[in-house]
Parts: sequence; structure tokens; C-alpha cells
Amino acid sequence: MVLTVRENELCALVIRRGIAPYRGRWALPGGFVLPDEDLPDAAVRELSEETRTANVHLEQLGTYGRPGRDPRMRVITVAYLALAADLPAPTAGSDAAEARWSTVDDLVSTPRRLAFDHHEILTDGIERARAKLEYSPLATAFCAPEFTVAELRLVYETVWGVRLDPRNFHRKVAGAEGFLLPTGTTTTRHGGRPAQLFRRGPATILSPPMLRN
Amino acid sequence: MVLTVRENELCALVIRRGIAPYRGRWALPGGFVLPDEDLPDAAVRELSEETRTANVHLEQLGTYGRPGRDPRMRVITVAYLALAADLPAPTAGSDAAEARWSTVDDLVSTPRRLAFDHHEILTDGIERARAKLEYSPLATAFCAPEFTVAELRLVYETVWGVRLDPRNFHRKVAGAEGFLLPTGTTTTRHGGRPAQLFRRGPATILSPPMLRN
DNA sequence: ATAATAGTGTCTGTCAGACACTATATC
DNA sequence: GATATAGTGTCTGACAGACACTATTAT
Repeated sequence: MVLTVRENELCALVIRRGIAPYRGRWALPGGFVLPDEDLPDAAVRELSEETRTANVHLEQLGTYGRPGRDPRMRVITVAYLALAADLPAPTAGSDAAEARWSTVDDLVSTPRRLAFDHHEILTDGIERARAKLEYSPLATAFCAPEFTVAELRLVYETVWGVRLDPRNFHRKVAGAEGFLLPTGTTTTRHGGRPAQLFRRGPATILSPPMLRN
Repeated sequence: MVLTVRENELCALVIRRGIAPYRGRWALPGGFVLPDEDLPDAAVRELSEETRTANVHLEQLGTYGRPGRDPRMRVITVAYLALAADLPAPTAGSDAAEARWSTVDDLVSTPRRLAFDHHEILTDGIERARAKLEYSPLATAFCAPEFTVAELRLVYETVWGVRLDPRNFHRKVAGAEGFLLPTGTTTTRHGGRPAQLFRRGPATILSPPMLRN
């Protein structure tokens, strides 16, 4: 599943199924692993079929194998979670009649909208993303390569669904070892005083972590 | 993979393979999922074949599918992590010539000892267990149903490989909401002043968390 | 009494949250 | 000027680590 932040909303990529079962229903994008393909490679391949991929974080989410979850046959799904910056409009893939971004609020509030057990995969992925923002620099995966502290804060606010104090947030991310790398340039794209632009730093875990309360 | 704490050491259950490939080599216990079996059910079944299971925590660890990881054919392994209190001596299963506990220090320091890619699964599982002790009450899974604060502290010290101040540790676990449930009874099995006995409480996440530094 | 472990109180430094304040842009 | 956003300084309350101290057992 692919998550992004666009227009102040956490969104997931969904496709409308063009074939049975669940024809016409929305589903998470996916596909079958090739006979000689490693699992992460298959995830990257499927991802690139649905969207122009650049600067995407990809990690294994979990494996779903309940008998009967696919009415055709026994299917074990190894779900991958992708976090990406706001991308150009998604493109329809081979088995997808249509692809679009849907807010997770919409998807979560209507559990029957998604085919198979994809609602369960969706909620697991959302919770994983929320948790990982705390102790990893993954929020940067939702940003363009160069971003301001305010843009990063908006990611946290959107994914967690909270408001954060801009001043304390700034002090905190600026103090987290290896989180942000200054570029030396500034931008006024949000008006007001020019803001510094940063790239993501080398840290893989944040200390101290960003805690949601 | 099964982890336990015994004699102040973090230990993993390993079996000596009785059949090819890797015949005679140590490996993590496992088996194949039945055609109509859910993944957690298969994990429970395999676990009960190797050890007398009681009061065991079980969670999905990750899925390993690199082509060539099993020389016979393409095999996708869905690894489960089990955390258990010190158990009676393990019993050999169907495809295992021998089963025993091995300290993770020994296993980790000799990466070629385990068959297949089991060393990678092992290190992933150890890291998962270490991380989960921080923000979940899972340390209690390594304890008997009733335990003292000192016994719980020994679990943390063993899994993390650190020394913790007994007084600060006591204050901290006692203050963590829903972590410990007093039984009202005491024990002197470690000598000295009688210690209260606790059961694990209803909390699923710890707040505040126990932080390793 | 001595030793061992259990548990509490207190001090101190660090850090999160609240928020006053300064800085630099546009209109 | 007014207004918007960026960023710093300061205060306060909570909490982690260090450790003195008390409590209750066995020998």
C-alpha cells in the first residue's frame, strides 16, 4: 500500500478492480511475485506500475494468509508499505480500471469499501506509519527532497491528526541528531520570513524521538 | 523462532536438522503451513511440536523469500517470534534429530552456524524483542505467571545486556499504568525482605515507556 | 548483629510544553 | 505601517538517574 500527504490529508493509493473477484470495488494495488523474484523487488515493480516512483520509502508491513481471504484460491499476501511525497496523478495499471488517491479518513470510516481483507492491511499500514514517525526520520519520505521545517511539521500534523506548536517543533527537530541537513538556501514559498531549506540527514533512528501524546 | 530467558542468558530454541539440506546443521524450528490453515495457527502448531507451550507470546516477525534461500525449491518463510518463560527441556520433533536452547550470544557470534538464512531471522527477532520491551509489557512473557519486580528486572537486564538500578526500576514499573497487577502475596525465594508478587496487568502499551539508553 | 534483598524519599539535570519576544519577508 | 511566517529565549512542571535511607527477612 502507498501512503502520501497531499492537501493536508493522509491519502492512500487505491485502484478500482477491473476483473473478478470484487470487480468494480476499490482495492489496494498489488500483484503476484514472479518465480525468480525477491519480495522487495516485486514490491518495487508493482509500485512503479501504478505511479511515477521517486524518493520512496518501502518496507515490509506484514503477511496475510487467512484461508478464504481470496475466493479464487489460497493466496498469501506479503504486504509492503510505501511512503511517498505527493506524486503526480496515478496511472492505471494492467488489472486496474482506475487509480486514485483516497483520504484514509474516508477509507477507514467505511470498512466495506475495500476488497478482500485490504481494510485490515490499510489500518495496519496507517498505524505503522504513525508509529514510525516517532522514532525514525521517515516523515521526510513524505516531503520533497528539499523541505522547510514547517512542511515537515505539516506532515506530522497530518499523519497524526494533531496540532503541534511550531516553535517547540522547530527546536525539537533542529536538535535531533542527524535528522536535518541544512542546504544553506531559503525559500519564501509560504510567505513571511524566509525559511531554511533542509535535506534529510543520515540518522536512521531519532534521538530524542518525536513523541505524540 | 522461540526466545526465552534462562540462567541470566537470552536463549533461542534451535534444532539439529535430521534431513537434507543442511543435514546435521542447527536451524530455527519451523514447518509448512497446511492447505487450509491460517498462519498464526500454523505457528502455534509448530511451536507445540517442539516444546510444552504455556503462557507464550506469539507475533509475526517478517517474511523471507529470497530466491535460492532454500536449495530445493522456492520457499517463502513467514517467520513468527515466540517469547516464553523458561521451559522444560525441549523435545525433538518430527524433522529434528535434536532440540536445545542456545544462547543468542553464541549464535550471533558465529553467523554460519545456522542453516538457510536463519541467522538473519534470528537477529531480526532479537532486535524486535529488545525494541518491544521498551514500549510494551512483553517482558512479562519471559516470566512465570506470578513474578517479582526483581525477576522482571532480570529479564530487562538479560535481554538488553545492561545493568539497571533496582530502586529506579522498581519505581518506574510500579508507576507504569496497567503494567503490574498486585497479587497481595509475597515471596522470599531470593532471600532478604519479602518481595510482592505480581501478575501482568491489562496494559498493551507502556506509558511511560521503559527506555534503554 | 550482620547481611541480603525490597522498597521509599530526595536531589539534580534534562527536556517537553507554553508562550513572550525578535527577525525578515510581502502588501 | 500591518500581517504573515521563521526562529530564539525563558519559565515551569515532569521525569530519569544517582543515591541516602528505611523495612523485613535469614543466619
